[in-house]
Amino acid sequence: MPEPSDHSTVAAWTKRCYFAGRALMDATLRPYDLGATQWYVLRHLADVGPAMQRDLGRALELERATLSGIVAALVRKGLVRQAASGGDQRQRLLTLTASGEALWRRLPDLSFIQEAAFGGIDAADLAAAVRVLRAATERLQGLAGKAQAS
Amino acid sequence: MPEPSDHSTVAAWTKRCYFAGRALMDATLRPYDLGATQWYVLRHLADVGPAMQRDLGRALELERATLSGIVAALVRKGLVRQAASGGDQRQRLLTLTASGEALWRRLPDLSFIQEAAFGGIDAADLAAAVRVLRAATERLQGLAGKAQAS
DNA sequence: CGATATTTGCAAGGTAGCAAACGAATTGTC
DNA sequence: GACAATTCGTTTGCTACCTTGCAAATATCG
Repeated sequence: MPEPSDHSTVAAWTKRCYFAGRALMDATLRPYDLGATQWYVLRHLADVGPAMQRDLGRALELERATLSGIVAALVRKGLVRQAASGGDQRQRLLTLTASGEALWRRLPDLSFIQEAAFGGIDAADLAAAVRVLRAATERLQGLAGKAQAS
Repeated sequence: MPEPSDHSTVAAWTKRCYFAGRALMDATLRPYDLGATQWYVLRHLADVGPAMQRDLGRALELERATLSGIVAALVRKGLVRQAASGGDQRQRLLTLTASGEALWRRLPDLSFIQEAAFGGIDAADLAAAVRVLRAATERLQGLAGKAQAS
């Protein structure tokens, strides 16, 4: 009798791993009063310069409503400026303020987290993990879409 | 020059996969006005019977504060009864109400989600994925613990 | 016995995610 | 030009997760 591969194990570890990384990121950023997603926004603005909120949402795969809250928090802290700009009066251009740039320069490099998590792990295993996770994600998203289309 | 295995890819797919599964679970449970974690609580109570809130928190790996909110929601909906019980007057015994049991019997089997996500995937790949995710989780948790202990 | 942990649960406050609904602006179509 | 559909950002309300701080009950140690 073929033992069914324990799918619940993969699922459980996926969740645990996500939250472990998230927790470490949160803990590292706490002294700077920043959340993980806020950090991603700052990094994007620091790396590629001012961006339309719409494009940033696409780049970071955030829902409009979610990003709206994140941006509001960053504006409240004075780290980001949000201005109507460009031909389309609906769109908002996001720019780092001087204070935002200063904070960004003070922030520690967070790449140590990924290195700590996956550094030195067998490359073939890593590739297999990516294959599994991507396949699962695509199937799940397909199912979710189909459920709606019914 | 050894191309650095793209750790950000593993991390990104871990997050995407977690949320894709979560979204499908949420969508399936929405008609019943239940969240994913609430479902886990109901399942545990349905499977193993009444449980102390403390033990349930350990079993489902939930923070006390988080579980407190979940239980409050389930009590508000009349699905779960929370009573002081046993020798220790701090502990709360959680029991399914009749209405909770009735709802549980009506709920669809959610295992199709794991089957949809991971079914038919190469067993070796699955095993590798579990290895990677578990190793990463343990390393991250170790780091988080050490940071505190400094 | 009494003072001091420790454990258990709750409440408040913050981050982050989603869905639904809305206003304003833009674009498409007739 | 007028009407319809779409896009962009916001708001509201929900789930869920965390931390901090509290209070009550219990356990432990001197």
